[in-house]
This record gives sequence, C-alpha cells and structure tokens, in this order.
Amino acid sequence: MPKNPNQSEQAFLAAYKRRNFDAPLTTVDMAIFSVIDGNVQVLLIRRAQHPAQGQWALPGGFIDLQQDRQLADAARRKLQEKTGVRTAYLDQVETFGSVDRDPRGWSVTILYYALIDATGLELQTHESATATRWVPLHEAQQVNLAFDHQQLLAAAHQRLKAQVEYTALPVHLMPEEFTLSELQKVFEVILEKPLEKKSFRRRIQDANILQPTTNMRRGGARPAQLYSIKKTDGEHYFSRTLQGKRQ
Amino acid sequence: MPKNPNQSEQAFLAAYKRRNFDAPLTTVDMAIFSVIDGNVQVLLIRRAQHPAQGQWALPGGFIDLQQDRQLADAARRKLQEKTGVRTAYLDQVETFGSVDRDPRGWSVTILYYALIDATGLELQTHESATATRWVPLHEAQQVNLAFDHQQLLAAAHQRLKAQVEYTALPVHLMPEEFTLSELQKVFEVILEKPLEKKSFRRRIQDANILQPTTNMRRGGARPAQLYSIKKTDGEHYFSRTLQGKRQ
DNA sequence: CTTTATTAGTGGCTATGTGACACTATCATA
DNA sequence: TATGATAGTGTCACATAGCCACTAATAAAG
Repeated sequence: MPKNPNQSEQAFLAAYKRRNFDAPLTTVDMAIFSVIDGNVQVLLIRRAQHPAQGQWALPGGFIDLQQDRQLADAARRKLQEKTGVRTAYLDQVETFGSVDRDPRGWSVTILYYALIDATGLELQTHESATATRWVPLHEAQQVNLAFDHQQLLAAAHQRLKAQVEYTALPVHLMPEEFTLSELQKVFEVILEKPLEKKSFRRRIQDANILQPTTNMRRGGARPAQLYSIKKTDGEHYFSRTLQGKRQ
Repeated sequence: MPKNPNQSEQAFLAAYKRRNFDAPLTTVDMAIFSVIDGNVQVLLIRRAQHPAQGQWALPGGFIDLQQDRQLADAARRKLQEKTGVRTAYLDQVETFGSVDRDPRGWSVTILYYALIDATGLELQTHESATATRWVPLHEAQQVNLAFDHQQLLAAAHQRLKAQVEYTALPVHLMPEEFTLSELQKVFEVILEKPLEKKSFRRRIQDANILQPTTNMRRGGARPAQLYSIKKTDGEHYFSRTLQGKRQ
C-alpha cells in the first residue's frame, strides 16, 4: 500500500481502486419466521445455482450495490422477492464470516430475521430458487442446509426465543385482529413452554400495546375479544421474564 | 438434484472469479471499553491515512484474508494491535452497511465491543494511527469522529448498558482480584444509576460467578473481601433487572 | 328447555425476590 | 478511647408472578 502523506483526500479518493483490494464475498441471509397451524415455520428455498445447487437454504444473496442504499434494504428486498411482503418486523441477528463457510472463499453474511403473518400469503419463486416453501422449524433443523445455514438458523431461533422472553415481539406474527388466547399460543410455541393464563394476560394488558377492536371472535365457545396492535408501536420491554408454569 | 453435482460444482468453482463482482468494502471496527478512574473510557485512534486523515475514530480496518480465519480473529487482531491484550470479553454488536458511510463507496463494517481491564496497560500505536488514547465515554460522544463512528459508538454503548442490566458482564472489566464495592461502582458507572447495596450483593452472590480469594483489600476503613471470577465462566443471566434506588 | 362441555376472562390468595434501611463489624486516625 | 468511614447483614415492606377456583358466554347434546 503506497502512501503519500501529503496527498489530499480528494486525490486519494480519485486514485482509489476498489478492485485492487481483495474483499470477502458479502451476502445478506434471511430467517423468515411465521406461525402456521400452530407451529413456528421458517421459509426455505431450494438453490437453483452453484454452489450448493439443489440444497435447501435460507433465502439470501449479494448486496446490490446499485439498488440497495443500506443493509436493511438488501434484507427487505430478499424478503419481498420471496414473500411479496413489504412491511414486516425485521431485525439483524448476527454476522458470520470465515475463510471456509463458502467454497468460493472468504465470505461474510449478515443474518436478519423477519416475523410475518403468513395467512393467505402466496410464496414467490424467484430465479435463484427452484422451490420455496414453509418448513416447520423442528423439521428444518433436521435438514442438511447449504453452507453454514444450519448454524445461522440456530442463531436466529435463539435470538427469537431470547427476545420473546422480554418483549412482546410475537404480535408481529399475528394477523390484523387476534385474541389474547391466540397470542398466548404463539408465545408458547416459540418459547416451547406453557404460560400461565392470568400472568400472560396481566403482562400484555400492562404493556399497553394492544387495543380492543369492536369485533369478537365467534364460532367456538364463549366469544373472545379481538385486539389489534396500537399504532404507537413503541416496542415494549418487560423488566421480568415469565418463568412459565411449574410442573 | 443434478446428476453429477460435485463435478459441476467443481467446474463452477474453477471458473469463478471473485473480482468479476463488485463487493462492498468490508471492515471490522472495535469499541474497546475500560473503566479507569471511575469512568467508562473508550479507546480512540487518530487516523494516519486517508480517508478522514487526522480524525479520531474507533480502531478497525480490513479483514486480512490470509491471516484471519474468521471474523472474530480480525477483531482480536485489532484489539491486540492497539492494546497488546489477547484475552478479553469480545462480543459482536451490529453490522452497519450503506452506500455512503465511507467516501470510497459501498461499505460494510462489523462492529465488536471489548471489555478489558486497563490497569497497567501500555497502549501501542500501530502504523495506521498517529495517536492512541483512552477517552472518557462522555467526552468521546462530543468528538466529531470519522465516518459514522459516532453512531457505532452509540450502538456499542447501548448494547453494553442493555447487557449489564441482565448479566454480570462488568466482571470482565475488573482486575484479577476486586471487592464487591468496587464491582458495584463499575456497574453504577455503566448503568448511570445508583444501585442498592444489599440488592446488588444478593444478586451477585446468588449468581455464583465469583469466588472469594484468601486476600483482603486493606488500606481504607474495614478490610474488604477480595473476589476473583470463577473459571466455570458460564455467563450468568438474571431473570429480573435491578430497578435501582427509588428517589 | 335443560344440561354439559368448552373456551374466555377475572378475583384473590400465595410465594418469591427486590428495595429500604437500620444495624453490626472492623479498620485508621485523632 | 472516641470518631469517622467503609464492609457487610438482618429483616420487614412491597411488588409482581404463579396458582387456582370462580364466573361468563356460547354450542351441542339429550
């Protein structure tokens, strides 16, 4: 790296050639979660191209240096290509990078996770995949995923569980209107433990993040109050975690 | 699955030329924290080279594709170049990437933070910096740092505070042996609020992460029991956060 | 029309752990 | 020996989660 100490910044930038330097491959991968039929499900794609052609993987790909203005744009673009969903809860999980995680050489991937309501959603199969489908999380954990995606999936799941312990995050997995019992079931599925009804309801009521709608869920036994998310979407943090029912 | 997946993948990889694709610049930046003289301090360097020559910045730089086998190696290397410290608590904070955070073009930086005990530490000034020094966090937040480093520093500080709410992380800022009162002061400095003595001591005792040494801290009033970190360094998570003293 | 099963939602007690604060313990120093 | 300072503890008040029985509202069965 020849350096001229008296060079101006402008001159330096004019002479700077990005391709003179070897940079790691940089991608963005997504763990897109949903709760369908009472199970946490994750969106997997079947890779159309090398490397790892034909293997199941988390959706992802290169940053588009022209189109994407920032990292989250790339993540949202991937999400939209697969699901058509434009608004969703999106959070960065962790960045993985090593010399051997991709056969093409040193690579870095920034892992995001998204929570979406998948009711009535039609999956799109983009050019980079020969198939796109929801896979129950426990099944996905058995699959031989491409690259280190099994490790990425584990990290995303762990982050999801940890956040659900002390936030009301799962509201983002719910449809427009939902009952407290439905919400509780989603919490329980993610946390993999039963919650005490009264404790759960107290916690959600106190968080003050939901507002009752004028509608009721009918069809079962007693009708249930329907709620929607308040627009003042200040993510709520609880100062205590729920222990869950004692056995 | 294709008929000869290995063969065709081999051919694909043989023909793959990394430099045919434009990739973002990828760097690793460090927020290295320490508590000195009762203040949280962060290590800043003065940039020797363009861009942002002469400006203060967080230490960091490119991944060395030959030397570093994974991301954390790059972070540890930066830490060691500046401080000589090889072992420290190291955690990934967040990854920032955008088209305009670096004048050289689309760039991504993976931000780590480190907690070290700086007592008796001699800072090293590496070639990439004309100066290296500890700056109290509140002063550093006033400085016009290079690139988006002010934003990175804020993210690292926020993460530090959040983690200290529900873990015993600050033990990594302590020297080999320390008293509970000393530890409490460090917690209070990071959390920017006073803690109740009994609650704090109960919490630390219950966490069972410290062991008393055979030594006492003498010199002041009543001698204080010295503790060291237990080797079974299972990071401890508290199920409740401390509210701090009521006013 | 009444009874039963089922799910929604609440009242109120118990258990647990934090906040408060006074109290004791052990040192240096005057 | 008294005093001030910091280390460390005993214990009660208080907040909140867990527990569990109770009421409420509906559909389906008899």
